[in-house]
Amino acid sequence: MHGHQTISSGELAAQGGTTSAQVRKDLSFFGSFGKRGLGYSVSALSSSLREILGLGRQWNVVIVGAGKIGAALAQYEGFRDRGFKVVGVYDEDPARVGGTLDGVVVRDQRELESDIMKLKPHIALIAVPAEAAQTLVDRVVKAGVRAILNFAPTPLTVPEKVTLRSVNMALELEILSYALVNAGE
Amino acid sequence: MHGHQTISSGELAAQGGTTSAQVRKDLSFFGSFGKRGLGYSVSALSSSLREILGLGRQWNVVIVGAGKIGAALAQYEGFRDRGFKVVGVYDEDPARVGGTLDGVVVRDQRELESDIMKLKPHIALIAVPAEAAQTLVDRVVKAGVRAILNFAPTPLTVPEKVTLRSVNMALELEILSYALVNAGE
DNA sequence: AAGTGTGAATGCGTTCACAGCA
DNA sequence: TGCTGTGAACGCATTCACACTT
Repeated sequence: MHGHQTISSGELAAQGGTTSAQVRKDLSFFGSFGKRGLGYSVSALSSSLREILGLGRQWNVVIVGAGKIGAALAQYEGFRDRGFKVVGVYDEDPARVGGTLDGVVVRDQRELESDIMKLKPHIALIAVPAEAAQTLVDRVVKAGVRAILNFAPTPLTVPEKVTLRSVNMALELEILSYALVNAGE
Repeated sequence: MHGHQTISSGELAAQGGTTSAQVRKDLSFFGSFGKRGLGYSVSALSSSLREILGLGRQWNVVIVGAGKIGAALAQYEGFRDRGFKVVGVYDEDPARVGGTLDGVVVRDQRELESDIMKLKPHIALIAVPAEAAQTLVDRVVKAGVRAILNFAPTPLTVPEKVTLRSVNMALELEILSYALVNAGE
């Protein structure tokens, strides 16, 4: 794998934990990058995908909520490595406002709208309790954010032009517990 | 909604952000709980579902990795509320071993196997760097854990009898960035 | 010979639509 | 009449299989 100029769909599949047919189908959705009998040029494929997925650019992110989850997100290195930069963290609790999380100062949630207008972040991460989530989503959407990643364990609604994805850790655990209960069948 | 003895699939759908047909189909998978023309008895449905999903019981959980994500998980109230109890947190870094996270002492990763044999946790949460994840999964599986929730951004393999689910936050952000790049089409 | 790209077959979850029961 | 429970239709993603290219 090291030093290969070229890589086959089968090798990519093994790395990604999927099948060769899947890899070819997925790539063909974006275009035709491979050579028959040979495989894909590693460098050409890599740069094409970076381009297509928008990973070349830097994406500015604001985190709403500086509790346990918000703090973990602010300090997660995986984001920075992939071009996601945390430009703001917000909380409503005065005890948290003014503190710093990995170099970013926690700001008052009342500044949210004006900061979003100014910083124009591309993505907002919602890390507040379930009850507060919809209200805050509405606020960041109204201020201009078009992409939201929700960590609150509640379904949210957004206008059609806004992209919303949700991560629900408690639900994942419940699915596991269901699998455990029904293991012997 | 408050004080209702009974609730229709349409009302449940609105709360859950889905459709009435979806709700009826999902519930019918487990059995037949509703009354035609009336809806579902809130209390009966609630207790049946708790039973079926295994939410009545307590599930013991170990967290492998006491870094940023492991710490956030250890302190996440959402788990305790739903019957998931953190019975152990493990790390290999001596600087972290012996510290406490929300009342649970961080133990040496070398104790992992013997503790699992003793505590018999139902679920393991993997919160270590991608490179170490597969090794640790293999270790907890070998020690007897049957359900794993993975937070490391890498595909993992487990034996068939083990249930594995993965949460990949960086991937979620990349999907959002792709949506943003292709917004105007 | 090796391995892509893609129509066709398959599987699965979601939506539709309605018969039947309270 | 109201709303469930469920077969049938549908849509979409995954898998198969093979003609075609280098």
